[in-house]
Amino acid sequence: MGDTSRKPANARKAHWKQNPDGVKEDILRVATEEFAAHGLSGGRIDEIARKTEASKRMIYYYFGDKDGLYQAVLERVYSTLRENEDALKVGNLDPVAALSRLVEATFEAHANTPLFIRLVMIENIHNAAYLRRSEIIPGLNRSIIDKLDDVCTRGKAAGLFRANADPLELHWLISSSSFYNVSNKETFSTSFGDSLYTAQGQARLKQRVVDMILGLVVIGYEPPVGAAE
Amino acid sequence: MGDTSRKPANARKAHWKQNPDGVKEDILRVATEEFAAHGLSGGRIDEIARKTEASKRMIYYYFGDKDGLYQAVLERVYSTLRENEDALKVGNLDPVAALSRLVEATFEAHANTPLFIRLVMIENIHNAAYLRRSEIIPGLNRSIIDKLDDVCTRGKAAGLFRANADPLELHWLISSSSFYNVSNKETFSTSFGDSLYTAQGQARLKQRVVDMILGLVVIGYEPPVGAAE
DNA sequence: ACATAAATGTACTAACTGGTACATTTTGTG
DNA sequence: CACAAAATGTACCAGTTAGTACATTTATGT
Repeated sequence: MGDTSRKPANARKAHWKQNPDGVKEDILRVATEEFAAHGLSGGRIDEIARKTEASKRMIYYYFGDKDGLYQAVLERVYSTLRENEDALKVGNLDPVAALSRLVEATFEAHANTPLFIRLVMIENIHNAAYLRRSEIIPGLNRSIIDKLDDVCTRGKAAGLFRANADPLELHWLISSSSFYNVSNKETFSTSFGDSLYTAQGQARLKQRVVDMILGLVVIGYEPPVGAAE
Repeated sequence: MGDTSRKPANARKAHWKQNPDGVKEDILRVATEEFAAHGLSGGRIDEIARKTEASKRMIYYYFGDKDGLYQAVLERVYSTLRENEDALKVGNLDPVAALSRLVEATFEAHANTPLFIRLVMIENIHNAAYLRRSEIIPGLNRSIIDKLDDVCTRGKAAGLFRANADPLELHWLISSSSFYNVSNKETFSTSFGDSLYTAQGQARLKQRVVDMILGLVVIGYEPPVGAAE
């Protein structure tokens, strides 16, 4: 343990500065990737320890056990997603444009957060046991429903939307396609080719989902005639 | 072993009759439940051995290793599903009724095969690595596309369907809602309540999906006015 | 019947993996 | 500065789990 004459390879931790929040965040970042890639049972604590700046010891120090770490990862990604949803503003658009925008934004948001999608898939495999146990998550996803509710109210008041348009149903319908688009990409491509997963294919699919939702909600909606196909 | 004076508790295997196919099938049945419940990494060979009539020894004898067993499970459920799809006949219905029936049947088929859904979810977590490796699965899912293609052709010929209706896109759109309905039931219910997962909720959702698809494809389609809601 | 192959039972092991014991360093406080 | 508390490093362990070695029983072809 005396003075090492040779160059200290691990110089960055020669004399370390404590930074609990940074350590926690770094662990969560690595753990998110690990669990998203391999699931809860497939994720390896040793692997997370290897990839993080911290050590295995610190994982247990801050998160207790593997389940605790997974739960923290889950709550973190859900919270991040809420922030993204909150950032979307469509109150200034007319109802049809607002709904169209909400669908597009949801479709794109899912496509841009594959780690979140994978964690939700994994959580569903566990029958949402950890999500249910969470104290911060219930009521977290209120924002998107409120937005849809506002748009529906305005659309109905303007005589543009069908009377049976329901915010929760709409959210489910929009989410289903947006989620499946990411979650089942690999099996779908394997079975049916990847023509829907090229850039053009994705653009077409997004437009189809918009057309479907608007066709369901907007009275007399006529989808735009697709350009060259 | 000599004559046991006491009642043979394990009478069924006192002198066993060989039945390789039955043994294989029994192992696959148990393994399907195990992997569907806990995933590939979470599934336990010892647990499968415990629940099957056969033994751990036989699992390795017939399937080589854990991956081989998982692969066999996957191919088996995909094959079973193909048979179900083949059984559905809509050639005698007019295009609109046929499409409507295909959507309903797909929605119901997904709802009735939760084990299959879970295995596909798990396979997607593995980036479809085992599905890709399979020699029997590619081209297996041709049947449903052919049916949609036939319906689209007939619908367009009759001037009822839009010209840009595409069988593969339609299959994707129909599957997305049908799959998500099962795959994400737990997380969705946890976040937004289970009103969409009551019997009435499910019936409404199915009707909405039908309306969406028909609205997208059928020229001038008007959804039926919902009853008391 | 007899030889050979297929099918099965039992007991075991080597490696992996989540988790911990114990010592040490840093930081905050009076 | 002394002392407690928070944060971290190192080495280790006990339980689990996929997989196997070896012996045995049943079926099959001639």
